[in-house]
Amino acid sequence: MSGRRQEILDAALAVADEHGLAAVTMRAVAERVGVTPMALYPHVGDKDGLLDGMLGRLLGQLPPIEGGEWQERLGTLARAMRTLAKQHPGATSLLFARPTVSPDAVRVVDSIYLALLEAGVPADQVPRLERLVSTLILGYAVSEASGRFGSGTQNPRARRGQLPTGDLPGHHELAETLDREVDWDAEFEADLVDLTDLIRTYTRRQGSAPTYSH
Amino acid sequence: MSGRRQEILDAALAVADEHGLAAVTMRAVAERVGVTPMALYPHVGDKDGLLDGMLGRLLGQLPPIEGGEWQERLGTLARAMRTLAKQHPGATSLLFARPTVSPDAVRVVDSIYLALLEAGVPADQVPRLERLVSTLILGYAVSEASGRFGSGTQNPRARRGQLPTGDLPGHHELAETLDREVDWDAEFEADLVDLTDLIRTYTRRQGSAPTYSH
DNA sequence: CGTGGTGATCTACATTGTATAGATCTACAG
DNA sequence: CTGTAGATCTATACAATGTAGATCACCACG
Repeated sequence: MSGRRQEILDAALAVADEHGLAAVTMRAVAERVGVTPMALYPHVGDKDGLLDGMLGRLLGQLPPIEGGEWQERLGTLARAMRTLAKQHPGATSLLFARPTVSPDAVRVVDSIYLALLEAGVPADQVPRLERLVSTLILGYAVSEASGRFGSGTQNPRARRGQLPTGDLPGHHELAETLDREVDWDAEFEADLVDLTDLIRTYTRRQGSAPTYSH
Repeated sequence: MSGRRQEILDAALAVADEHGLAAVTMRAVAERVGVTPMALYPHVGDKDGLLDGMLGRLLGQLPPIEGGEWQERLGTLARAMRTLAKQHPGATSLLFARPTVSPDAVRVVDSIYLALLEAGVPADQVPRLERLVSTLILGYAVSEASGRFGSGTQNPRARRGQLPTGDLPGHHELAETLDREVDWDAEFEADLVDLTDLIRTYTRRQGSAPTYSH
């Protein structure tokens, strides 16, 4: 059943890829499917259902990650997510917009659980570290996709020009570094290394949780 | 000038807080200000301008962070951001939705730069670690605000029920841990500890101002 | 031949953002 | 006081959107 549903969701993703998320209207998606707008409703519920479905379909495109050490699996997953975000930037921005509990999302969470367990992280730290890891990976992907890192739209010099130099001592101190252009692939890899190092921190403290104060 | 603009943006934030971001319509905001919808346009440009303005106003409410060690300043900033996200969950979800380069946002970035520099992070690593830190903090705040962590809406048991148990070995292994309810404040503090530990990894103990060549 | 029932369609409507044009207020020069 | 320029708000209108409600086309099975 519901090969039609996937057809609809793929059409919606295509519209988002080509003309941006704002162009994803019931009418536009319907026209792409070759059908009347009202015909979508039995399959996706309503507009929000359509967006949720798009997100689910997106996560469903993550390849299954298996084999190899846990670091490798985590890295593969993270890179796949980032690639997906690059392919579907519009849909990616939905990731932080609504709570998604699709089966595919749960499967991804589970694979991160497994990686952390295999790394030797004590069970009571695994859920937290999963949220930390996924938040960072998704946040990075969305930031790139949504332009939050401001890669193309505005160069650092212009950004600095927005405020008097005296108010931005950090930017001033880092002037030369900030003027270099960023190798985003390398940055992502470096972040992954930091992440795995962070995880490895927990591999020796079997069973005992660190004490937090707040 | 433009005390009116701030009045409009505050009205928009109030509408978002009370009835959700979707309820932020030109008409609703205008009515709250006591004015006609079209009267907003000279002040905010258009709807997107209104949303950007809301985000700017939000970040502008971050208290200035000064004094103390860099860890303390980072922690204060992160907690303030999280508190703000709790107060304005609707507007918070805008953080990853559009590229914001408001003066207030740049000021926040600068204060993180300063903290990292003071921590002794080499200059060529500072921008990357700033993005890592801010992505994690904002991502966490938005995840809580948008319900991505699924705290209230669906308990872990129900989530696990979505797929056959055999397909979720990680969830199965962590069953008891997952059934406990999460102390989000403590989790956030633990993440901050992990973050500062990660930053300390890059600390230069020789303490001399490095000279960069490239 | 019906006879369901599963989809798609057609029409209609309230709500949204906003273009356009006109009205009203403020401040000051004569 | 009078008039005038500029800024600000209002009134009206319109196209686009999501979606309710009723109707209709098909198609397997008795």
